[in-house]
Amino acid sequence: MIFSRAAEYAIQAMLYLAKWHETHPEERYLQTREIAEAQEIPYYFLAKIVQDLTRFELLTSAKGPQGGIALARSPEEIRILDIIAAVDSTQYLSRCVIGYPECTPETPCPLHYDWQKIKTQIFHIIEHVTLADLIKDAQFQNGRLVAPLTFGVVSVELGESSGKS
Amino acid sequence: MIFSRAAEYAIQAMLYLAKWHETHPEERYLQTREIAEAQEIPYYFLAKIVQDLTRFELLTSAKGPQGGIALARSPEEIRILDIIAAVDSTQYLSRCVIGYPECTPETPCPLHYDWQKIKTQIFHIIEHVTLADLIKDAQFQNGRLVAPLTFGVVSVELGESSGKS
DNA sequence: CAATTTTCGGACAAATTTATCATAAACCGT
DNA sequence: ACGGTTTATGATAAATTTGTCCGAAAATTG
Repeated sequence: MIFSRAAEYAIQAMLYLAKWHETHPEERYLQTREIAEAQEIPYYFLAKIVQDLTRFELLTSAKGPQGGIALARSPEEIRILDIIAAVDSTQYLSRCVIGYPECTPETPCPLHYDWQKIKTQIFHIIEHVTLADLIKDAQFQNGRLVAPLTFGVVSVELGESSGKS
Repeated sequence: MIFSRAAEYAIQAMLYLAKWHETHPEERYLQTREIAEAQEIPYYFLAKIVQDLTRFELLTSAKGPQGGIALARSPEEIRILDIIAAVDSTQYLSRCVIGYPECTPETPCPLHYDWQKIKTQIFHIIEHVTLADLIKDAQFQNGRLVAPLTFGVVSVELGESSGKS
């Protein structure tokens, strides 16, 4: 588990909003409650997370009827990193894998260089991938976004065959 | 933070033991207290972790004077994965990054394929890297193992120059 | 203006992880 | 056999994360 629950929920909600906005360009706000129910996220917990996201100006909110929340910027301008930074602290990317307090390039822990590669890749993803990238071609299924099956081992034609993972 | 504190401490302690055993082949047991103090790990917490490690037969222990703990197998035969498995659950490698309960190759979350690569690499490391690999050429410094500076950007000759990270 | 709907904020509760303690059990040297 | 030393165990406490609740505050509608 790399991200906290809060971060996972935040990303889920932001994805939901982005995709919904794409298909309902006329409607401005979506209610937190609807997102929570669609994604089976505990409502009150999500409400708290949403507050963080608005404080960090990733969301705008409006009270009252027809109110709700909406992306504060376009999906192209919201990166995973922005979301993580709002709800988690991103210090796990600087923290030593095995917890050495002085794990630096000068006094690296034995796993330092191997792990550096991993961290670099993780950082690359969360820094570059935007909501727009993620909702592209993805579709809702049971309230959650499912990626197009055009990358993996098996693409299209998923009949009775193929094992599960 | 990928691993739990407990897992970090466990790896630290196992590394310490392995290296110490290498340089003191005559002495059988090392005391938990000594490891805790050398690595600044809360003693009682480490003692708990050590119990898990002995239950999983990664360590053997002996009570009484001249007692303590020792590796149950040679460092070549102890992988990071073994240590993690003893103190954490390794389910975070199967868990979806953004927490979708149904994130499978058939209904992958939008980050699934990108993250798959990361997970594969993490698994590859913890599955293949052994204590023997890690202590090789590493040396103690303030009670902690420091890797040889022969990989990184800067090797040897680290005078007044070079920035920190 | 009143009623309704929604977010906001603080306080609280539950669960998990991290850390501490006290005591028992095992061992060793004498 | 005894006293000291060390791990083993179970109980407990503190800290953090996760989840819940309620009473506002703000906005819309009639």
